[in-house]
This record gives sequence, C-alpha cells and structure tokens, in this order.
Amino acid sequence: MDYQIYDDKIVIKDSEDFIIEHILDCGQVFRYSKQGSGYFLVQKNKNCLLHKQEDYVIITTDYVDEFVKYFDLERDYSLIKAELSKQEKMYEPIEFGKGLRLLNQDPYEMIISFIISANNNIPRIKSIIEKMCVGLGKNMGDYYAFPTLKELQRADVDFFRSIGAGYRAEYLVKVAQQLNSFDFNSLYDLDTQQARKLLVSLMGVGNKVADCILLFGYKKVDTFPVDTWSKKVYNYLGLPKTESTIVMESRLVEKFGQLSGYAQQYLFYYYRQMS
DNA sequence: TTCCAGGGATATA
DNA sequence: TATATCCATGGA
Repeated sequence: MDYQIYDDKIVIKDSEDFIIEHILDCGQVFRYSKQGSGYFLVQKNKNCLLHKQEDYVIITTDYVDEFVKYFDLERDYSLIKAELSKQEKMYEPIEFGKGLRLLNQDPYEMIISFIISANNNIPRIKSIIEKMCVGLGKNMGDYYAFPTLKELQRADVDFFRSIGAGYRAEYLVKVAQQLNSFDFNSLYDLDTQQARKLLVSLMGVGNKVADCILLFGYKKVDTFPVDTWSKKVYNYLGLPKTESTIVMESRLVEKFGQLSGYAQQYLFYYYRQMS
C-alpha cells in the first residue's frame, strides 16, 4: 500500500485496494458514522476521520501508528484478490468489493460486539453498541470510548435490556465476569481450533461468533464465519447441499484455505448488498 | 401479521 | 453427538 505518514494523518494514494465504503460496510466494524463528506470511526478509546480527497484517502487521527496497523496497510491486497479470483464465481464479488480490507480490531471489543450481533441485524447491532458506549464508556469529548472490562462490569441486566440488547443482556453480564480470568493475548499464539475452543466457553459465544472474533480480532484467516448470509453464499458457490453449518464451514475453509477469511468478506459484502 | 437479522443456550434422546 | 425449542427487538 502506497501511503505517507504525518503527525496527525495518514495519506493513502488513491487505490483500488482502499475504498472507505467497502471497508466499513462489509459487516466487520460497527462504530462508525457518516460525518460530512467522510466517516468518523472509533476503536476502543481512539478515533479517526476518513475522507476521500481528489487522488487521496486521508485518515486524520492523533493515533497514526495504531491506525496504520488497524487498517492493515502493510498487507498487499492485490495479491490476495488475484489468488482468490482464480476460484470459480469469485471474480464478481471481488470486483464488487475490491476496496475492502480486513481490519485488525481489538479482541475484547470483538467479543462483546459479536455477542450482541447474534440473531440480530446490523443497524440494531450498531445502535445497541453505541448506547452501551454512551452509557458505560469514557466521555472523550467528540465521542465515547468503548467501555473497558471494569466499566462493563458496572452494568446490570436491566441496563443491557434498556439499550435493546434483549435476551443477550444476561450473556453480557455473565461474560463480563468470565472475562476476568480470560487471557486475551494467549490466543494469538494458538492455532485456530485451540483458540476457538477457548472462545466458545464464553457465554453467548458459539461457533459463528467465535469465528468472527478469531477473524476480526485475531486475524485467524483460516475461518469462514457461517451466518444466515453465508448460507446463501454457500449455495451460490454451488457446493454440495447440506443443512449443517459445521459441514458448510469445513467445506468452505477447505475450499479457500488460508484465504478463507478474505473470501468470506468479499462474498458477504457482495451478497448482502445485492439482496 | 409474520418474517427476518453476521445465533446461542438449554433440554432431551 | 444431533436435533428441537425458546429467546427480545424493531424494521420490512
């Protein structure tokens, strides 16, 4: 990725490998909103502003180093796309979402966010998370930080109900306690299967939510989260019929290997936007 | 009114 | 291990 770093901004030369809307709207991130001609984004307690200007994408932020990592700028997505495009029925989805990138997000934030995502839709997920941040997170002036674990533990079931979490309210209270003894960093060094096993021991985390945490929080790209959209994608790809999501996932990961996570994002974005 | 959304927990066999 | 049922909420 061709980019320049300044004190308070990252300047990316206009590229098919970085398109703001593709990155934000592919379902991996929830804390962003339109602001003027650009987008305002928050991760943990840090923020940035994204906008396109003539031949550049500008990321304005006080946390330049963090967001270079966050936006995965060191990775060459043209290679990933070239490789994936060789697969049948992949050319169109990749062309459609050619500017998306897999963000490097905070594992703890992913755990909480994707517990909320279960059997829910994206606008509601965003709304619940935002209310949670306003209610529990630190006031940073222009925005609220994602609540720390300690801040999260101050909330009870009634609070999570009041922000619309529904039956997930009890999961959140329970998992906030479980996370006291959860070694977040240890998962980076484990293989995907071992790490998944630890994650599904958490309340409200099943296979699919675990896969999202592994993919978006830990960059375990040999995962293919199977949700209601992926089930449609599965048929689109023409794989052997099955009702089992476990079988679907294993066939998808077998098909895409170490590029599974990337494939999943292009397909999810394409199929969801087309519907 | 029913269906659906980036599903998971629980009971049951 | 595999399947059936229940679960809050709000938009379509």
